[in-house]
Amino acid sequence: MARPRSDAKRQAILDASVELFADRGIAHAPTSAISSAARVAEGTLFTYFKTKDELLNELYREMRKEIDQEMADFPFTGDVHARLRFVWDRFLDMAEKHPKRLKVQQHLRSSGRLLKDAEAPNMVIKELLRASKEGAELGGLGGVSPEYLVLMFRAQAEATAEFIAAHREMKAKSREIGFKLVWRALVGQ
Amino acid sequence: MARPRSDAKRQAILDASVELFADRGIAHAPTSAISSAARVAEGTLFTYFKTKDELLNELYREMRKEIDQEMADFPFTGDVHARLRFVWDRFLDMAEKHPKRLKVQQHLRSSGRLLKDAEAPNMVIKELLRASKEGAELGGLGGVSPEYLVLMFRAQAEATAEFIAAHREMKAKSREIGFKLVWRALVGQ
Amino acid sequence: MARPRSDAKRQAILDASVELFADRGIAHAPTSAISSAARVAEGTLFTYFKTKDELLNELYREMRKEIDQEMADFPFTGDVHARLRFVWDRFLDMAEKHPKRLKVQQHLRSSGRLLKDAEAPNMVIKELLRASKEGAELGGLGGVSPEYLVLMFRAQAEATAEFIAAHREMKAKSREIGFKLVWRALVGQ
Amino acid sequence: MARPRSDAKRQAILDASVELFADRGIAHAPTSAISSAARVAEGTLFTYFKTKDELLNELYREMRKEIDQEMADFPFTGDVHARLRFVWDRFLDMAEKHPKRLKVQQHLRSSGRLLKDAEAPNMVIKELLRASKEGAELGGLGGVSPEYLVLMFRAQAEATAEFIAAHREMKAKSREIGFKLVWRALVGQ
DNA sequence: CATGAATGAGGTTTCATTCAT
DNA sequence: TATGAATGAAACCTCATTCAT
Repeated sequence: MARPRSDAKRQAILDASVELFADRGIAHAPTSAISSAARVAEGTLFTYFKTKDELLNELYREMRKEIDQEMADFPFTGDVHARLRFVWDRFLDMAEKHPKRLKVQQHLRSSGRLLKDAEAPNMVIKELLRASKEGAELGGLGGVSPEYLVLMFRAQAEATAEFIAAHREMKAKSREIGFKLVWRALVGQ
Repeated sequence: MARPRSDAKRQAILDASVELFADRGIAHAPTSAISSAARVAEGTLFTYFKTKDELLNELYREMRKEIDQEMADFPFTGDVHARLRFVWDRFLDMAEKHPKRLKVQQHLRSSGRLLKDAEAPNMVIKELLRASKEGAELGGLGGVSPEYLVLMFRAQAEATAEFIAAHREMKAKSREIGFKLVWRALVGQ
Repeated sequence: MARPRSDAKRQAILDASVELFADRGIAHAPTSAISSAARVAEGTLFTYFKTKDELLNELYREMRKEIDQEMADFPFTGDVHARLRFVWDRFLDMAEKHPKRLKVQQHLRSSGRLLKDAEAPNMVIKELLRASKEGAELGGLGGVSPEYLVLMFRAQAEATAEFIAAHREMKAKSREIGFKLVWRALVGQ
Repeated sequence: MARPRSDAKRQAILDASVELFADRGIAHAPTSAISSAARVAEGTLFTYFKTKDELLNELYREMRKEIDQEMADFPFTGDVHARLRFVWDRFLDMAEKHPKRLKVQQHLRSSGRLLKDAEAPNMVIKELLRASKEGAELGGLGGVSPEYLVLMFRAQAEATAEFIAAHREMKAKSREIGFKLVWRALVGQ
């Protein structure tokens, strides 16, 4: 019966947050700047997010949700190579489509302000664990901690995204080379 | 740049900064907290560093300088494997000896507050560029951008340090495996 | 002053106000809390009361109106003792029935936000002035300002109500003793 | 070795608080108004009082301390009448000298923001308890709760102060009459 | 009329930096 | 030079009030 809460406004706030957090860092992006970038009154931000911290967490959750959606047609039954490559490609797709999000995710993760539930491992992580393990066995790395392999995979993917962001012209080649490196590392040859 | 006299005080401030930046993040470590942790008056901090930003930059330079010193006996004439392994080992040595510095370096790098000169490539980077290139040629990756390979090397090393920090008991093994992965990635087999 | 329709809603808002003003004080009872306690939308409050200040004044008037109603069968023709005792008893009855109202009235009076008309002397005050004067003459206090005597009477009654609120078990006795003190003060003996 | 904390500044803040709290009420006296009235920067207030609540409590303690000082030469060995009269006179002296403090004390007490220790009963209260009890026995009120009598005494004194504030010309007379009422109430005759 | 989202002024507090001692 | 009080510009958040639905 009253004016309904607007998804567009909520989204505008989240988008403005990404923009500002990426450019200035979380602590140097005041809520006032966010609301003004989102073309919304200062107080309005707080009807959508009770506190700045809630905004941070919600933003992180939202980004992960989108990643999960991107991964929706994950080839659960494919072979290791196909599965890893799928994640690799989708990850780089996202990084190219939303160049600032990666940085924001890193900022958020290192901010110490995320609630545990926001960081809970999701499907992608679980699949990466499985695939890394299988891959490692192929490569004679049977006893290696899968957590470590996933860390390595993410580090590699992020490094690649970072490089691509700085060298757009080597987009396609870097994506190939990057995966080749990962695959070689894991499986050898 | 006539320095104020007590080097001990200056060092205390830098040490306190590392501690606090690692624990709370740069933006949540007020200069007042730093000075009090360094057992120095609030104003004193500003006789050693004109602004907080100057402190950040100086801290970053200082840490890089120490890394360079650690690398002093770099085996310039060794083979690729030896040279990469040397950097790998020293890097992990430092990470183990000063567990908080790595995090602080990441914070600083992503803070957007470092001056260009503080990030200028140093000897290690240059050597890594050279070694990566040679390694890549061995591995049939002749045309790949050395910058990218260095990025990958650092990502890998940081991931390994992070894993070791969380799993102290796998220290030695992770160091070996980690390097094996890098080497395989680069050279194949 | 065409009133919006639901008297029940209006009353709910007033009741919620008493509750919250007593518990938290006027300034710490936001209109949003009042409306939600009254099970009414935030905006609705403002169709019944144009501003928070109007709510305050209206609430005060309403409470005084009820006191007047309670005093409806005031024994205008009784003797001084009977008249004073009547007011005394009704006042304490009200205080017991609505323990929070007294506090709210004090809050409101000391808030500096009541309009003059809301504080205009009413029947009770007028009768108290008359009775105090008569009583004082009996007690040889002929020239004393009746306003002062009324102030004293109210102070005494409020102190008694406050004491009773904290010591329910001494209800009846305190009421008697209290009046005895007032009567003695006024008339001596 | 640095600029010492200035008692004058601290006092200016407390004085400004009394002024503003009395005139507008606690909640309507922003710390910014207090600091500006005290001719001090906004931040300075917080070097003397960590929070507004601490300021409130400190102000209350300070006022009670001064009352205690005023009561320093309390005639512990005098008779009941002398002791009650002493408190009565000192109380009205203070009220006349600092007309706004009384109101501020009431505001503070009803604010719900005082810590328990700030309200702990002090010497005056203890002596009033003793004297009230003795007086009441003289007046045949043996079993009456001394707490109640003290409440009554304070109510009476505050009513008198309030009346005097509004009618300066009746200062001396009101003081006498007021005490006569109290004494009569307590002792009869 | 009822609803509750939208607004923006204003409140308390923090903090980098300056400056009197 | 060292100290820490002084400063005032933000920062985050609240809340009375308005207004679209």
